[in-house]
Amino acid sequence: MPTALLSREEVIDRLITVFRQRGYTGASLSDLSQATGLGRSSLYHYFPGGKEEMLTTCLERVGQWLQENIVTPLCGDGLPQERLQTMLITLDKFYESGRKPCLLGALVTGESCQIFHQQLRAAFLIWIEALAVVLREAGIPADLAQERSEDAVIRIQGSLVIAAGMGNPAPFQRMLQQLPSMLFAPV
Amino acid sequence: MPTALLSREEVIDRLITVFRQRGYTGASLSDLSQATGLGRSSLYHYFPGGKEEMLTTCLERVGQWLQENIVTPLCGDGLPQERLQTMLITLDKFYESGRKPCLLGALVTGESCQIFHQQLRAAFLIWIEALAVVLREAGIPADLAQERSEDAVIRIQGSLVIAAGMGNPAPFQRMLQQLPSMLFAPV
DNA sequence: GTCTATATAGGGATAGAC
DNA sequence: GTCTATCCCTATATAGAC
Repeated sequence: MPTALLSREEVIDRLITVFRQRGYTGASLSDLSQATGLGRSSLYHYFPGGKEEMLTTCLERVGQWLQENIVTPLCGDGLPQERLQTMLITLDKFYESGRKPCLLGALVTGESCQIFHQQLRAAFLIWIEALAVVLREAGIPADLAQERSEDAVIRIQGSLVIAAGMGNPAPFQRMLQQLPSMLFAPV
Repeated sequence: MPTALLSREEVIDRLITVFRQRGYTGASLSDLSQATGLGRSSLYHYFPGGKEEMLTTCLERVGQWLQENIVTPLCGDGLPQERLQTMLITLDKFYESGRKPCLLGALVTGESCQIFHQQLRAAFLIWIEALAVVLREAGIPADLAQERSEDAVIRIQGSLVIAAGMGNPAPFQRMLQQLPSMLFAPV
């Protein structure tokens, strides 16, 4: 954004912050405007498709983030256990140890689930598959690796739900600690 | 409601259907009116506090439902394994094998998380504790029983998130199948 | 109790000046 | 690119007739 107050990336990051906290319906243009410091007209200048295009763009960015911060490290070099550990540290930071919600989780309710179905599904698939790669490389049979990877994402999302609902981040933190032994358990 | 078209209980059940699918912000009075067949004025007649009172009432009903359909069976007679099985069958039916969302999960996003915090927290606590009772009676140490019970609810919620996000109920069904062995696993 | 009508606010979105 | 002003719609909520 030319004014150089905020880069386009940072604007999108701030939009994400609003959407993950309030969901699609719950995020008003006023919220979005306030969070970015951009007036309504400016928002429409950058996102002519309005709120829907804003969230679509946010989800594209999330896909990119997943690729860089989850997929690439998981599929990189090093011991499988170490690669997983890297992901857990990234998640712990990103979700602020269970105090911040997940954008994907915030969108599975209501109309957003249908509108953004493709992108939601794609994001979950990419995440699960990246985990499955690591597990297979650790010698776990493909079908079991698939199940465990899906389970891991289930637990991450579920613990964020419980942490938010209970007003206590502990369940998320405990889950993170237990993930390695659960994923790499002897067959 | 006197007209005898719908009992108060059935009205509340229909409100719940809307709230669990759309969330608090996403559920409009038009939606609520249409789902119940009651005009706006009638809704306000029964729930003078408006939408907030409607959802509060729905959450009270959920608490009651939990007590009757989860807590009581879990704390009743019979083998622990059989009691758990009863709950799983109830859940499978209630969530339509992963095709229908959970009201609690739909409320952890946005303002509803704060407004209804007390009731959300209470519902999760009751659920977890009921499971812990069964596990302790099955001879599992109290602290481990607590962890596993929390894990079970985490997995239920998480699998509903993934099922909705992927447009595929299979993760929920698989999770239900695996819950017994996970909960009653040897210490 | 339920209806029609309406008050009032906020939503998303756009137009046009600058 | 950003501003002010505004359009139109829907939202929640209420008033008062029936």
